[in-house]
Amino acid sequence: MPELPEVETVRRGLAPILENTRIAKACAHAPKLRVDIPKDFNQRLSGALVTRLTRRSKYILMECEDGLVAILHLGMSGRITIHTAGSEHPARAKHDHITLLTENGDLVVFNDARRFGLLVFSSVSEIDQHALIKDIGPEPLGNGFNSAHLAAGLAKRKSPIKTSLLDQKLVAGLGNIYVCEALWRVGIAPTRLANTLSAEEIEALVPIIRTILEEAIAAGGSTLKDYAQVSGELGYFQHSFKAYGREGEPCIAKGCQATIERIVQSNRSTFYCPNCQK
DNA sequence: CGGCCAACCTGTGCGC
DNA sequence: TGCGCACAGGTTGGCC
Repeated sequence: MPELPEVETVRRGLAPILENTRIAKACAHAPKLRVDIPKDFNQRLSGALVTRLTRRSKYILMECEDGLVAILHLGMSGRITIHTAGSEHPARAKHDHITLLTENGDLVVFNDARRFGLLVFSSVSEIDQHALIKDIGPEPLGNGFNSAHLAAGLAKRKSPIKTSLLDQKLVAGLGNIYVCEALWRVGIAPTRLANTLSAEEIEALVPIIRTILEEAIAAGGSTLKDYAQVSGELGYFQHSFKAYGREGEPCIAKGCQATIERIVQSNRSTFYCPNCQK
């Protein structure tokens, strides 16, 4: 789930709870996720004033007044749940690894069954040079992501376009689902080698990637409106994908009679329409 | 360096 | 009901 739109949805859900708010008590309950949680996690965040929540690619950055930045990644199975002040705060559940209790009495819980997520510290001044951040490509919704950048990046790649778009150095934030969706919508076969795409195809791909991500963020936003009334769980909203997960089902493109197929590329499933995507 | 694979973990769903 | 296997939205270290 957590590709750029889901991470952005989580960030937007957390922002009103955490920004300009002091953390009363921070607790890390697991020694490590993908990497070690800082030993001084509880000490450094308990009492800290959160000034901003931002996002870079699939990382959520929690900035504190003293310049500390907590870098959070949800991995494959990471979830954030908010239990607002006044609601019952449940006992810690299996795989609840990190909890933040705010001065207002809101409780933020990070749960990650597979522990592919991570939380590490950096600082405002060093964040851009942090090993996890520095090589990431442009944000797909920003000006740095354009057909010139994409064309230059694809020209030197001999791997399939599907695999190339998953490379975070080329463009930030795309994952398996939205790459499949973008290639379906633009009509490009996932197996095409990156350096064989025409200028026109690249030109078409850029706005399609943007649109798909923006639509997904909007869909997440629409579920955010009532998250507090429902479950408090952020980031796992219902989606109707056009290609992803639809193996054996009919392609829904107008006039297309073909069936969505699944192949494996670089050990990841790819879903595509063999008729629409050339 | 580019490209590919295995590995990191646990949970779920399916066929038998 | 239980067992074994395939597979899951991400990233990276190691190997050609």
